[in-house]
Amino acid sequence: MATIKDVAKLAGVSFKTVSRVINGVSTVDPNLHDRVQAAIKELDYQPNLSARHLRGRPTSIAFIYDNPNSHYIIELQKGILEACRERGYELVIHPCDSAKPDIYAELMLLARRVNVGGLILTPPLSEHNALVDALVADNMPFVRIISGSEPPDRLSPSVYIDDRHAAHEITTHLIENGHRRIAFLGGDAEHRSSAERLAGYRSALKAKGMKPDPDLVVDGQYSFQSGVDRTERLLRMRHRPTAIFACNDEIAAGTLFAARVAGVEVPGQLSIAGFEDSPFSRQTWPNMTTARQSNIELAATAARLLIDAVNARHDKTADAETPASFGVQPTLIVRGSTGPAEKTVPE
Amino acid sequence: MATIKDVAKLAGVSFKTVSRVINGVSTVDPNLHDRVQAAIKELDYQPNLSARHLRGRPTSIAFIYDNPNSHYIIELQKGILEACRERGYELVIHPCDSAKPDIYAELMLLARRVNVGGLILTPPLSEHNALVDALVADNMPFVRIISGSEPPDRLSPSVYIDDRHAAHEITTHLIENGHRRIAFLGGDAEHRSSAERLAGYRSALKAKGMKPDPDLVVDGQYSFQSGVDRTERLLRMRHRPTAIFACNDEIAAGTLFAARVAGVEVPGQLSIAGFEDSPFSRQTWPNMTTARQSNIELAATAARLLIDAVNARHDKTADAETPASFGVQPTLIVRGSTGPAEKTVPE
DNA sequence: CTGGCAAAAGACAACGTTGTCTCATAGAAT
DNA sequence: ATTCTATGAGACAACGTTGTCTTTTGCCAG
Repeated sequence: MATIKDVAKLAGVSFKTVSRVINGVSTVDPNLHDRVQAAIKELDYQPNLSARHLRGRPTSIAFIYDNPNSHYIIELQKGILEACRERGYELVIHPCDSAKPDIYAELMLLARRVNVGGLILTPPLSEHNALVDALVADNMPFVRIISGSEPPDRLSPSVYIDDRHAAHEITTHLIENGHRRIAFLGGDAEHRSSAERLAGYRSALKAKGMKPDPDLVVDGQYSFQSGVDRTERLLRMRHRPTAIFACNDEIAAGTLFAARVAGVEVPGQLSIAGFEDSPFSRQTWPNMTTARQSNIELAATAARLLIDAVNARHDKTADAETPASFGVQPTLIVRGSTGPAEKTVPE
Repeated sequence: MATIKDVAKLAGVSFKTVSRVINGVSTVDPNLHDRVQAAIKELDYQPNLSARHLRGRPTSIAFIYDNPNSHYIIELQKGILEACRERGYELVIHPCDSAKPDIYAELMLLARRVNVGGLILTPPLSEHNALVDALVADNMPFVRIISGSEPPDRLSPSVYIDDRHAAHEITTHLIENGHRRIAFLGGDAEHRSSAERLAGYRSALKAKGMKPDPDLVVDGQYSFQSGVDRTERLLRMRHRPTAIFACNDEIAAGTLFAARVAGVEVPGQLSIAGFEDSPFSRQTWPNMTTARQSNIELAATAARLLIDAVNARHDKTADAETPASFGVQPTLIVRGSTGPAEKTVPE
């Protein structure tokens, strides 16, 4: 492995000058600068992160997750890694149990651990207010991936997903297909996404001059089984829904399954929409109407925000105080699981 | 963060003595040893990995994966992390594309990167012979997670999963339920697990004096869709199978789905068995008969093997030359998707 | 009582960086 | 031509460890 001194020797300068070039310090003669760059390229030199960190610079960020949705986590991980490679950071992954009482202590311990310059928090941890406040108070850099239709506050940068808007679109799609009795199957209460999607569902009904029927909004979990159970109950209603908007694809898969078991045609007698564009939505027949957000892109954005903040803080750059936030709009994907409402179903 | 010198000051010894205690060098007075241990505990001291690495010791291992099965990957990751924490190592994760022609160069680059003491390879990369040979030739420590009924060779330690035996058990379970026409749905050819499971299927038939029917063994992919497609074909046969052994749960979920679509009762008219005990197997109704291996334990074992080998190599311990391998036996889990063969079906 | 010796503990350098201080050089002002 | 200043580049220390070498200590044999 080439070191900074090898590069210096090849370029015919002192190793300190190489350091200056690498760190973008302006006081280097353009001539020397080019020679150094060439030498770096020739030797395929990469700074030793350990040495760099030893001298004070953070060299990694941590990805904190507590989520049974493996597909989601793997995608986020991929995006974060992408950003880390771009910026020359390492990634520390930290699965944990958000229900643990000492989760805050656990994160602080992790953060104080060598190298870790900041945290990327995912739901439900990212929506845990006490934790977020404590991190802010401790001056710990972090970026949250959260559900919301606008930037949450000024104190911490976030990547926020406009679940509300997408849910509005999905619901509107169902309404425009003639559905009037549309059920909503919520997810776990500690995930803000569930409340946001519900808000979108309600706003779409309202926009079309429809009144939400409280019997059609059913709380539950982000799980297959929860989808099955709730759908069974809904299908037993006297005046049953002609469409079900499930809060994510896993619930929707359960809904589809229950419909099949009950002998209800999809989408003929029942339209089903999910959310997430997870593999579930493509492993059902008919394929599921859903909303897609690019988790990979989103996570990469979050990681870039964090790394830039960490760098800025270390370099004491001016903009260290102005964390930005980014909003993401999921897009509606119409597939076979939704269709026109049966004309025969009475209003 | 406490350093080795803080510990030394508290214990009233030189910092070098603390180093000796930490690294288990024998030449320390038991009396001082205890004092140092107490000081370490009091300050909650943990050695700085960057500094340690800078001085030559590897401080991390890499987890290499290329597998669309997120659930599987997350579980392995969890187990590996567990072992890393035990042993004070960091984990570098490296998703990649095994089809890329320069995958070997990519891994060598990764390995040469700071800190990485060795690799954990998972299928299908771990079963890529040319790659394995190249790593051995390059004297790169690695542990493979592979499918096999015995340790593969002496040159590299492995954790091998006895898929063959488990497949034998599943098939036997089906035979003992009276099934005579049992189909086998294979997985991707580059995964040895598929061939191993087929071998177990065949040996079970043989043990019961049955001849395998080539029409009932169908190649394909480890995917839901592949399960659907192949099952549709099987169910259209004149003399169709009464049981289907799918090479993993995802295929099995597709099989179950296709059976439902075709109006075939499960397990009444068709028994279905999967493999893996993935969430798929619990998100179907009836729940799926399958085989379970503890991926978390298995990955932790692999990581421990690797870290011990890396440590031994660095410390030039005698047993650096004798990598061990571990075998794992998946266990049969009988659930509702399998049952007695219909008596009316002619042999 | 002293010399020799093993065992235990300390001193010091080194790993590859970056921050700070100092030095050299060139150009401008006198 | 000489001094001053700005600018670029080198010297050196430091980060927290571990490896090597040296010193100290305590013990035993002569």
